[in-house]
Amino acid sequence: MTKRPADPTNGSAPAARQVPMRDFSRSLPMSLLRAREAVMRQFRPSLREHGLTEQQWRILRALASIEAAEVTELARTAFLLGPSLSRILRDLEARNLIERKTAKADQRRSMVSISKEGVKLMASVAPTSEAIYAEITSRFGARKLAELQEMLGELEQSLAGLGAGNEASAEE
Amino acid sequence: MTKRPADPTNGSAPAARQVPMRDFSRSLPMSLLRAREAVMRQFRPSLREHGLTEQQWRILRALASIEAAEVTELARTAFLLGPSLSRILRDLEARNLIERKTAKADQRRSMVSISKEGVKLMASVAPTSEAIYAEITSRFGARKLAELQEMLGELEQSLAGLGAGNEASAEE
DNA sequence: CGGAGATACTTAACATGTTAAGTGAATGCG
DNA sequence: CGCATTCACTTAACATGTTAAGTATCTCCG
Repeated sequence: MTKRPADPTNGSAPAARQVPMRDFSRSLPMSLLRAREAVMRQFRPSLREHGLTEQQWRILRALASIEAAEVTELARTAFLLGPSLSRILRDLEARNLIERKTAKADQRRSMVSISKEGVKLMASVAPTSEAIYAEITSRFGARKLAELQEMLGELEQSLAGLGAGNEASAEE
Repeated sequence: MTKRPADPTNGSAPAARQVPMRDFSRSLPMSLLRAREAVMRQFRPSLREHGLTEQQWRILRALASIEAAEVTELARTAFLLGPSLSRILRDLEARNLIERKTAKADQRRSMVSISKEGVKLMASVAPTSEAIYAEITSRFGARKLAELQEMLGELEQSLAGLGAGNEASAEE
């Protein structure tokens, strides 16, 4: 077992010496991926016991906090792409955890809300979930956690409107 | 439209008032997810133009830096689960971007290495990729970037060996 | 030597990520 | 009004994430 802790200086890696590139394992995307995985690993078992995936849980939480919402709004809140959300809502509806009804004013839109059962399920998961979050906060440090989230927000901000690319040129 | 900026006190939301929970959108997993997505959004178009997904690119980079590796080692380096890696290697091999040969000493293991074509493809992608990384570094700030990665690493460390749970008790 | 148990992968099955296309309902404009 | 556009979703298709099984090897101990 022993985990083998990343091995910094890597020693070897003789051939393929052309494109240096940052040590791959230290790239920003990898750092973010690993950090997130380390966090999620804590929550998944508990969610799983309640028959929920991470994304389903995100949707329930989002719905519990905004009462009812259109699909598009929900996608933005839960940070899911439309197609994923569409599938998940279909399943959650089949399990009676959410309810859906098309808006009268605009037949295209549908309002989604959490059901009584959904609320009940959330109530049964929330305590454990909160406890885990508290443990994480305690281990990492509340202050550092706040700082980290601050930086993550800034990173997001600094990249906003970059990938859009064709913001006002080339019409493809 | 108007975005509706999170709305702290949430005003409404009369029902479901039981479990407060942190404002969902500010949870650590969400912060990490959004930050990572903001970053990856920059790279995906370029990778896509070269017919590569994010994961395939991770594997090629990993292979380029370690010459040859067993599947398990590669999985650890590229931070992919075995099953994902298995599928991706099958595809990359079919595209002649990697090569595989079973180890003589242990028929179970197979050594994977990047092919000449693979190296060529990497060379064609790397410049753009590096340019994007440089732009991100410049926008966010090199120093802050280093700090952020430092914190992410610490977060990972502080959670290491927590999720393992049954470390030395309950045999399920 | 032989077979139980551990290893290193690979398959399978189901859920989501990601992009493109499809569908039905609103809108805008001539 | 008529119809091309735009909208809000949903489907489709392919790739990966995630957990559980399956397969061939290898190890080790009796």
